[in-house]
Amino acid sequence: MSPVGTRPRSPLPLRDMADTRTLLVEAVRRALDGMGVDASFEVVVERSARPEFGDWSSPAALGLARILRRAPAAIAAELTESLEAARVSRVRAWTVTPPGYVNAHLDDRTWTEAVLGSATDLEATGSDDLPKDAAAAAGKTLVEHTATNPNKAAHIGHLRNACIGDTVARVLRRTGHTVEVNNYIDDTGVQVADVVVGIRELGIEQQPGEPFDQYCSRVYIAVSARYQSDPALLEQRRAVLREVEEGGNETAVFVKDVARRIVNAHLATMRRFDIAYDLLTWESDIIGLGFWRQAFELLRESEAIVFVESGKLAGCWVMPAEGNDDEGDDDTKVLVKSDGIATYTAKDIAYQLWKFGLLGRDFFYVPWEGNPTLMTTSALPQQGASTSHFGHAQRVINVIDARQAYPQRVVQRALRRLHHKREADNSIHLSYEVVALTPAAAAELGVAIEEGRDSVALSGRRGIEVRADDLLDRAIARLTANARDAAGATVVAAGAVRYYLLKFSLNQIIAFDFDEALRVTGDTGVYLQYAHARAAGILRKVSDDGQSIEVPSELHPAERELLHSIEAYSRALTETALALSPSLLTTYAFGLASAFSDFYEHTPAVVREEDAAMRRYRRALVAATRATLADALHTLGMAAPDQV
RNA sequence: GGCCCCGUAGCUCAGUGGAUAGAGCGGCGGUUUCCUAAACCGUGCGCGCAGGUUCGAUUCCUGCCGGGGCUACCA
Repeated sequence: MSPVGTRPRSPLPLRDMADTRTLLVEAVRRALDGMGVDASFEVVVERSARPEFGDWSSPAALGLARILRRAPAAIAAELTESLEAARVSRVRAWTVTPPGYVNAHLDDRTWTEAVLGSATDLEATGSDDLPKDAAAAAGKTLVEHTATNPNKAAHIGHLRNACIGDTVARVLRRTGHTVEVNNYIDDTGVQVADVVVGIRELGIEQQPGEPFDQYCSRVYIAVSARYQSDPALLEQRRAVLREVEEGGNETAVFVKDVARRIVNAHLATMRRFDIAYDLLTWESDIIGLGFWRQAFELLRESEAIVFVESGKLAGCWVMPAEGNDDEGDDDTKVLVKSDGIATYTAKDIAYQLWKFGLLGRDFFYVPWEGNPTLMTTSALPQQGASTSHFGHAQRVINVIDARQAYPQRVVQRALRRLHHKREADNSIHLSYEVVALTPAAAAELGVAIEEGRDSVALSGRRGIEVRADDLLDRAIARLTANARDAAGATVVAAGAVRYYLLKFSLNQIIAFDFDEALRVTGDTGVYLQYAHARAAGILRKVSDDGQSIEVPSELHPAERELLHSIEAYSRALTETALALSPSLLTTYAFGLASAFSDFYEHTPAVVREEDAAMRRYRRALVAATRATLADALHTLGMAAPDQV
């Protein structure tokens, strides 16, 4: 591990990060002001399509042709003249290319000095160097992720959720946000009840050495199958759920204990991927502390929910469709079943109200199983103080797969009906698509593929899954052959799996394939970490002589691209934070690693550079790359090893 | 039926209202007296279809086609 890896992440020093693109946008803006162009005209500046055009180009003149009723080329010429007169820093020359692009050619010396300086700042950033942007003033963002049902081992679908949530939290923290991460434990739901029924009724024994979560997975599959042949068993499930809802009985204690042991297994699994939480929130505590009762009263008083007297929903409390029109029963959500038990969505509404501090109630909090950095909610006042820094968020991000879009809309609707419009608007369902198995992966698992389909959905209930721990173990095994040591293989393997699950767009279904997930070449986490190790290797061999850096007047094309990529980091980070989309950052990081590999292969070896000034400059370029890549890797939740 | 997502190269996927749409994998052919070859280089006429908006659309809008999901007194 790099020493940088152990340093706590601190926000970017945004005030000194004026990147070249921003300077150019401002310069073009000023020039257009002088030409009488309205301030509402959006100035676009982007990387030039081809190197011979320059470094940065703006199509502003194209869009202005119609507005100014002049030829684009003429506008571009005038714009260029104005820009030349303004003597924009870092720009060596302005050119125009048909049909009217204005191109900036950078002054390599001043531009490079600025980029290397920023990257050095990146490395030197201290924790007291707080950003001054609006993001930090926005208050706390609460991120809920993982929330795996506590009844089975975590599989790659759960791991995708956790990697997305953990990375989003890291990106937000890196860009100056205050973040609280919750992991919600649904310990009063059907799934955990199923396992309890199975343990009690099926007589399945835990094998010697078998992890508890894997044992429960077996029980879960078995009991699910048994329901088909023995529907009477479903009555057992109902009984368990009833007793859990009532609490204070032997079954409730047993369920809680099963959940506790599974949660520990999940925490251990996620820990292997460097995923951690601030707070475990238990559904049973939401019930036990009367959160739902309170939420129910609020909803009833504001008439957001109504009691159904007749029809197929007779005896239920429901939230009617938006706008109380005649959309039909389609959009009517049952919150309290006719047997008096609240649905999952109902409890989620209470939880969401708590997240914003709108419930007027709070949990009690205690450390989780002696863990000093992880807290858990509690319903028992004698165990802890009720005053806490948890909850009371200004923004809530729920990382939940796309299949739950509807219930998430219901939660938002509930906030609106309670006249919490701002909180409803700040309730973000960070939706992502599921992980499915390719035919090849299904075949490897011995799972039949349905006629006419090209993928198989994961199903813990049916045992169609790839366990997160198993995937990591396979990745470790794959990497151990080439790794320096076992610890190195573990770190790289975890990063590789994380990268694989993060690089897809959120609304893209991951077609999971073993060969693809375990590959160690090409667009993989291994490639990024290898690039970092190469850079670190150079820095080990070429020491910093402490003298000031002289940038050559002309750059090698590979150096130029590398500098552009380094400079783009700040923007990649802020855009990732804005879009809440980790794949933007993986794409960026791969681009940076590629640019460095290109530099490495196509320019002379830095360690053999004879000229001291040149060696100093090129070392600084490598150092800037390493610092930037390490920062990106850590923000993605990956290690930045100095050697692999 | 209604709502949501997807459709880009053989495969898996990026990408953007702007100039000649990219990467990885697979295939074929190369690179190692040189900082780690987990690397690099060469080899590719592909934005589902049809309209519309625009100076400019793969990107925005509408319709259609194909695939997936949601629409439970499950979570």
